[in-house]
Amino acid sequence: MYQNLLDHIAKFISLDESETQLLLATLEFKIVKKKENLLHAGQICHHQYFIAKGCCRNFIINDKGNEQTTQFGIENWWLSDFLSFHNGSVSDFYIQAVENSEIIAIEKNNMEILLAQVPKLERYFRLVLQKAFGASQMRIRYLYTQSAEERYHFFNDSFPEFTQRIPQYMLASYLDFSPEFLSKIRAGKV
Amino acid sequence: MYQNLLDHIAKFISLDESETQLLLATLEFKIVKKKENLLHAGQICHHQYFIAKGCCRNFIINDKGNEQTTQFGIENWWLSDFLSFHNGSVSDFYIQAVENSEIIAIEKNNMEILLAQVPKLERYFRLVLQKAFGASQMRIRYLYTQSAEERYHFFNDSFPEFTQRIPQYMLASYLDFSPEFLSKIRAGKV
DNA sequence: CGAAAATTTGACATGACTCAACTGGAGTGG
DNA sequence: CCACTCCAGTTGAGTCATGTCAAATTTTCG
Repeated sequence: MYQNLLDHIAKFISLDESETQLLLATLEFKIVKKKENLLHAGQICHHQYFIAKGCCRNFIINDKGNEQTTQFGIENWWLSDFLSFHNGSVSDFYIQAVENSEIIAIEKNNMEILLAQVPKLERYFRLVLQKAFGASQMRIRYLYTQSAEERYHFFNDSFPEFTQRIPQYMLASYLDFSPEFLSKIRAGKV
Repeated sequence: MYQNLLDHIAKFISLDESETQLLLATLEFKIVKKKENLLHAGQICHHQYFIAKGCCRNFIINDKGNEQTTQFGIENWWLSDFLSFHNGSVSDFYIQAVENSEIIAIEKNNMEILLAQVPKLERYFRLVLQKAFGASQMRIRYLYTQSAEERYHFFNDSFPEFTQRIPQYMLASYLDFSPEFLSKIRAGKV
């Protein structure tokens, strides 16, 4: 149940038996169905979510009432609204299952207690965030320098299997253009 | 010289005298002149840079040969190419002083040694990254939902003093539109 | 003071959006 | 298991936000 996470942690630090037990006692396992929300806009985000299996996304509802996907997560990624989590502010984000998924959640207060007991885990989370923030810098870089069509082809070439897993309208909003436009790119009509 | 950073760290964790000494022995102090680079595209980013005084930015050179600012940092912010730093890949970014600045740099290998000696600092860096990543999520969110004009007014209202400190062409590229367009927004001609 | 850099302005061009209509496929209930 | 619905995807026409380019003007700084 928690093995994927333990494996992921083991890539960065090693925990002994008692540390692992403390960790496991803190985690919550959750099965979520496709379209089910882990976080709803208007709530405070109290958790970080590790995707053990499946696929989830962050999105907001924009002024026109459309869903705007800002982030995808698949196996071995952490998703959260880190600003809301960090300072307890109300979130504008939804976190939603794109597929039926298995989630490992950690609650903020429990996480703090755990980190006090097992300080090594600070390192794990630091390294995970360092990598995620680096990826976010690249993401912004590509949003800035590529045209809509280039972004599609780049994404498609980089994650060919993933493109198959998600509906086009989610991908279009993630790549920051309209679903109609994605349809035209695919048809070669642009 | 290092006081700003010590104050910043003290907001998150407390260090005793010997820990502080180990930290100070690891840091490098740097004065950089306006336009001087801390990192040059094509290099590997071996440092994280804390801005003690002044203002710096990350930028890349795009296909058309124009500078594209992807991030600003002022007092009490850390700048780096975190992906290059994390996995030793070659960076596409420049990190450059926008004003004459005072920088505290920490080198990756030395940082690892320090973190082994003073594990508490893992927590400091984790919290800094958590906040930075949260800010990055908001940034992406606004890039997605606001028009060019809205982005300008929002930025201006959020950081009125800061707008005065930086040239318009840098702000335009940061907000992802052309300098001419920024000029027209300011003139009310749009 | 002079040269180089930054900003402004206007004319024109275009990438991507909107809207509306149509098509196709997946899920559901009778 | 068929028929119906509904949601996702497609297509085309028209529009608009923002870009490009070039020239004029202002500011900065050595």
